[in-house]
Amino acid sequence: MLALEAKAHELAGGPFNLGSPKQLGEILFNKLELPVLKKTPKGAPSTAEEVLAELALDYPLPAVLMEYRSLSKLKSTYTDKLPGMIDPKTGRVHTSYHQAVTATGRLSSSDPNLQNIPIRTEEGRRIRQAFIAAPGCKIVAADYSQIELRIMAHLSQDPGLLAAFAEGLDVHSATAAEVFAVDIEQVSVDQRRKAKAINFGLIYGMSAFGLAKQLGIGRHEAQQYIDVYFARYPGVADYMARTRALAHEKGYVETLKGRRLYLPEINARNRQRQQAAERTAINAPMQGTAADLIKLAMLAVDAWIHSSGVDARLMMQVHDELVFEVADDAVAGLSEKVAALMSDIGWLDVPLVVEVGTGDNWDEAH
DNA sequence: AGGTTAAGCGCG
DNA sequence: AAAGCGCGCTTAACCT
Repeated sequence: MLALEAKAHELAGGPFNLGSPKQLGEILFNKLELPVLKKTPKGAPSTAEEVLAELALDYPLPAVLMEYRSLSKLKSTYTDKLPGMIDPKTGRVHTSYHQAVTATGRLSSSDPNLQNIPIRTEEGRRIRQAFIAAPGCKIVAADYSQIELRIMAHLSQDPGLLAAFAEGLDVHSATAAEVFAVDIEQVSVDQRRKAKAINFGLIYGMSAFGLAKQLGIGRHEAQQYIDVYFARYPGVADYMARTRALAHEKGYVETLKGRRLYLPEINARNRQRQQAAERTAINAPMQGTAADLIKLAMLAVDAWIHSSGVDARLMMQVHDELVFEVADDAVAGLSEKVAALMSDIGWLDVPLVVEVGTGDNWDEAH
């Protein structure tokens, strides 16, 4: 990190505090005269990762800043902090879970937040590797595969999507095959990447503009993808329209188990606020149903652990994942039983697939 | 000294 | 003009 800081100072033509938005903006946009690609809500030139990535194509400093940022995030939030949060009585870090915080019914986690431990980068995974099991035990992680898309299939009752899951297909590949009109075996890496962005975008209520930005393509092309998607999966198109209409009519949306989210701005005069409420209306039933489902799974798993007397403890919940500490000789039995209990929270018209992994640490268990 | 806001970024 | 949902944490900058 020191070397990166020195490199940044050299490229900037003088020392500055890399963590200071004010100083950084001064150097990037005044001194070096890099183009302002995006502004913050308050009007200052944005130095967000997405902007730096774009600028890095033409200038040397942004790439250095990006690497420095990612490393300092890991150091300040996890590497420096977590060891100091070990409880001297237990020798472990203990999070607090909050059951009545989120709008959708998810849990949240704080002090420390153990629901955002790094996993996406190699350096980040080294932090996850520090979460280890007691001697004689293993970590077992069980996560639902594509839970929100499965819920979308159930709620929309779209025949194509239901069939894709019933047949056990890779859903992003199946989507790509439909949208790009190719055999599923012929789907390219790039087509699958695009289909994945479409699928996630649908869950979030994303527009053609957002999809275009995400994929780095034109707005018209993005709109074509969406049009073709809805033509191939008309049940999904209907479901989205019905959900919006119901939200406007009732002023709330519900999960499959009846958890409500009220949307006070769904009929706001301000079009922007109204559209934001519509995106929430699309997302909340899917995110919230997933939350309902894993909570029921947690109850079932807890009941079994206590009634069976198995040497295992449920340690963490990360939205679609349960993490256990399990005695070595109980790992096989617990893995099988947990997968069954989680899969059998079955009120969906699609199979629930659970992926279970084991290891000496949390990273290995994935 | 201590609290709040803005920007940014870690995760699902 | 905005344009992708849900969280919590850190630092800098600003405020009382």
